[in-house]
Amino acid sequence: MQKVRTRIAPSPTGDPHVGTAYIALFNRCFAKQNEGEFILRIEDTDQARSTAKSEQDIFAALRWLGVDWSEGPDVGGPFGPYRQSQRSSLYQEQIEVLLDSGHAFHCFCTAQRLTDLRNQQMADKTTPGYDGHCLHLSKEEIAQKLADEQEYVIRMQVPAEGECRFEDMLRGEIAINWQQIDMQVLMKSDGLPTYHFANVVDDHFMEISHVIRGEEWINSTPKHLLLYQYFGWQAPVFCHMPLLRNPDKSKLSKRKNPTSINYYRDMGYLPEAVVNYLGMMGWTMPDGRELFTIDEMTDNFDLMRVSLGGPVFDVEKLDWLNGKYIRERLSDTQFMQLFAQWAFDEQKMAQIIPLLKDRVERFSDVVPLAGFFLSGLPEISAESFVHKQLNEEQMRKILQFTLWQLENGTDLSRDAVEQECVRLAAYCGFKIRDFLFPLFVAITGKAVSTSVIDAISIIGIDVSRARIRAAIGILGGISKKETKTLEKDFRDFAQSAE
RNA sequence: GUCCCCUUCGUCUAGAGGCCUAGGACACCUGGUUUUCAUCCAGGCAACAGGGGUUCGAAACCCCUAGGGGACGCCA
Repeated sequence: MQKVRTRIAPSPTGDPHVGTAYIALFNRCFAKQNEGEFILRIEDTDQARSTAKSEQDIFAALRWLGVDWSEGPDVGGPFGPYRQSQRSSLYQEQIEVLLDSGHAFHCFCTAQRLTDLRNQQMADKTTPGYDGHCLHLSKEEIAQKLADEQEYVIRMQVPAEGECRFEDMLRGEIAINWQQIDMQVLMKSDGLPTYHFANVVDDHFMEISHVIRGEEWINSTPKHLLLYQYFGWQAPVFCHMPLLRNPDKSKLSKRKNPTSINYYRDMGYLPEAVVNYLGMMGWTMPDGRELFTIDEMTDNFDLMRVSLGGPVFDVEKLDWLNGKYIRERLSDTQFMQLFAQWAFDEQKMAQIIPLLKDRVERFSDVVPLAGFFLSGLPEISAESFVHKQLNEEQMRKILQFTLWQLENGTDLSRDAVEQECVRLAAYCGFKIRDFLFPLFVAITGKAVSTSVIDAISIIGIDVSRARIRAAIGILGGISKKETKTLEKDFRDFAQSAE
């Protein structure tokens, strides 16, 4: 029997996501349970959005949770490199194979033509997709266009009719009509492969036996299967997991729920509790135990026990579980050490101390002044926001604009945050001191405190976001209508900056 | 809009045709322990989406409807 090899293939384009950890956890349990390997591959074919920092954060976050891998960009392995940006020559070679066999073709269509086409199809209420415009270009025409250095992509051929049937480990047979499948771009005009292409090529050469991934991929599985067929390769077994959900059942998103693993770390959750919680999303121990370690999960794992309804990520239950871990699984000494590690992180303290030194007369002043650095959400109410110049609506706007601006920028240094706040204040027509007031209350819990700009920079985007959002809620929340107005206004601001 | 997936308490789930007057956990409520609170303990509330079949028997199998979600990018 073929050796079981599974993988997690995150793209390093943002915060380490709990959904990534969730899928990684199940892949790892399945592989280990079958005495196979679990590998990590970085899918960084999106040049514009991939960052080294994000990649590092993903490594750190998964390691923090104890979801480790036996092959990957950082640890190496026999099937490397494990970063797609370093495998370009392989994709070039493989695309030639498809070009030669006629399963792929050059497409010189402009972005504008494709946009018009899509709009037209939408208006006609037909399935949007490529119309095959470049399909019938002759060899000479193609050679001429290439010689002229016209921009092009390479697309895959797709059967015009019939349907693709495949077996999903959990869902049984799934049938999708080929007419639903677009002539997917395989190689982008920047010469890099798209996910669909790189993923199939890599899974093959890395000898991945089981692809366990989110259910969002079901509809593109036919494309992948078709590629395996074109290449004459054995396709892996597919298994589509349910998606983690927001409380309103939509796909988990940071607008509605904290999704960054860093948030849970920064809020003082234990990694054992977080990973345990993820393990009970769609899965239960055979004996019904709710508290289990990742090793216990691995030992008792059975992929077939996964239930398919999309589980709502319920922070309240996670809180309970985390409390249980703290109470039952931590000795006093461990508690002391872990808490100290969490609270007195040296890098963090080095930033905080200078802010405090000028303002304290005794050490006993420190906690009242700086306690907000360690608390989750400050204890504030509507009264905390009473202000002479600003009403609630204005404060909601300030908070929301600041949040959007913080999320836009990648730079959360104190100077960058300050600059953004000054610009926003000017745009909104507020004095900076008035502008900062709601931020002081939201972030530090008080109108008077150490620099709120430094605080945001130190606390980080994840916890800052949670606090700002909580504050907006206390201020009455933002209605759908208000959101629209604000979004428009914010776009104007963003444009004015350019 | 088209296609695909899903559907047991508010939430996470048990349930592989009779063991189901549907079990556990979170949340919530009540009571007990505790100088307060929390913990802990005891109890309570609360669900098979609807309709048709199949079957001696259906939460489980099939079909239809409804609801939810996802996909439809030179993002992954």
